[in-house]
Amino acid sequence: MENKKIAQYFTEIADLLDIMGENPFRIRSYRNGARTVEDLPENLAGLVREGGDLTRLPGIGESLAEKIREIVETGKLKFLDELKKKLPVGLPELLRIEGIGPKKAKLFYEKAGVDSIQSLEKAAKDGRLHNLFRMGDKTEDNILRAIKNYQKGAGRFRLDVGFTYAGSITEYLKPVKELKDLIPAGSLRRRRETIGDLDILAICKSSSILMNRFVKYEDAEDILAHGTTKSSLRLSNGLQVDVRVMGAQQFGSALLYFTGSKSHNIALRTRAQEMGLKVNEYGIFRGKKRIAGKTEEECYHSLGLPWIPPELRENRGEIEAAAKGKLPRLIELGEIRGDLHAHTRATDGKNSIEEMARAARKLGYAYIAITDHSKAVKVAGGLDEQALAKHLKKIEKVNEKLSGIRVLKGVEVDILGDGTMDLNDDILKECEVVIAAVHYHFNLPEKEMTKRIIRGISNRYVNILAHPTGRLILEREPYRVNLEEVIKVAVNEGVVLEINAHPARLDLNDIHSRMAKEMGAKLVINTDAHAISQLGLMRYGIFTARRGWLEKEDVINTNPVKKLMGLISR
DNA sequence: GCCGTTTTCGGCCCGACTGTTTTCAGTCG
Repeated sequence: MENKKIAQYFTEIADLLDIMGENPFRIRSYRNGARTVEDLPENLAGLVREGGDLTRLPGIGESLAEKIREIVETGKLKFLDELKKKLPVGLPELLRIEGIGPKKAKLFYEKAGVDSIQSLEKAAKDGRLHNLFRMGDKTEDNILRAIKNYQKGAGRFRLDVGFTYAGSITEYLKPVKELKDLIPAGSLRRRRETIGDLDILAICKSSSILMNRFVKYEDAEDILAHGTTKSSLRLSNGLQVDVRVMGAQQFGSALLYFTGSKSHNIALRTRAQEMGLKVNEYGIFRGKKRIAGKTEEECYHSLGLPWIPPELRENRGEIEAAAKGKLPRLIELGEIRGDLHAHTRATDGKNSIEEMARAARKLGYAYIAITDHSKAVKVAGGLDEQALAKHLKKIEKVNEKLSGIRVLKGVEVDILGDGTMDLNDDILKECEVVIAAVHYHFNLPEKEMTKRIIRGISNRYVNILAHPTGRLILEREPYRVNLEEVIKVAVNEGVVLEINAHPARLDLNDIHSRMAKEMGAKLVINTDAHAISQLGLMRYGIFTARRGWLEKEDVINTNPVKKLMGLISR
């Protein structure tokens, strides 16, 4: 039983209780529980089997713990089944429609017989909604539009895509003379791997001028809200963009508010309450008196906390750590000394060894490992033993020719279906950096996949396990593997785990990176560059590492080459 | 339903915008 599934059960319960008009705090407990479960790096099923104390997880009390046990042990949940009997199965989905919450869903169900999105659409078209309580023609229009948008399924966008859109919109708004500052906040500022929408904070004297320009943005398909300080658009690709205008005096509290996450903010506000304070986007208040708000630092200090980096603001223990003075000193891009995963024209890369090396030197790196594919990766023209031997010679030559950069001889060798290596040990031992990776046979059962990878990294010449879960963000699910087991072996064998920096991979992800660190693993951040331009993707790997609470010491390619070689040797 | 360095009971974050109707409930982030 996957954690995700358990989280879904809790969300479903919350939705149903919501529509039934239950106690909102009880509903929130289920939503909080769902989030805790989904964020959890280790498998709950395992925890249940080991008899672990589930109530130690934040937001999980006796009741939810018991339900988790029931789901793990029986695959079902009686409580949820009972709830489902009371309402039509299609009803909770209505909550996914923009502008429809539990109250309207219930109203439509009771007064217009709506029990699914299809029947909602029909009711709106037939004009059966506008005679209901506080509903007019406009409501019906909005619902029909929102259904269309939902069916288009905009969903989430990759972080790099988010940066591109944020850039275009800030460029577009810049000509407004009164504009002082424009900062993309929200999940983009927290560097989440995907963003659901774009939140932009504007510091501007005349809010209406800015708002009026914003809603005329050419790619806007829909104006969702147009107020004096806050407006929202939906772009043609479905991405929602919110702009909030504030004054310079509120900059800190506004940025805090608009960066989120929502649950981080709720936790901060709860803490404030306990201190007799109130937090909103305009500042921090004791009674009517405003005691902070100009900078984020000031806001955190007023709550007895040091400034917390945006990447940590997920309510995953950062507030408690901050209160104890135990925040990590997060790794920074400038601390990276080299890249240990790069391809060349020898296989599917676009540049030569020398071009890659020069580009790495230009970035200020001390080293780069050239790690082309092995023969199993046919589409990339992977190298066999002989071809690799020749390739290694070429790498040596470039290394001799260039000064100021060490070019390391490497390979990205495939872990075959049975866990053996795609190349023999004789050639692997000639390499200074051996990266092992899975590129085929993703569909193995979890046990087999785990065994396969463990067998792969148990080869004494393997130094790094690349993109350990194989996922492609928004495209391909991770393969089924027990990462805890793999990490345990990696720690024992001295194999380094990769954070692949490509914005489509970010693999390990933030949560697993943190788990790996806590289990004592060493990590490396690599770009997997297939062209010199891609060496610059390193920053995405840094974002993920920071979200995983990693420090310089956790990441081996922050070291000079000599120490690095010592760290990867087995 | 969860939680507690005041609390095992009594709280539970906070404000903007919309559509509708004259004062606000619902939704959203």
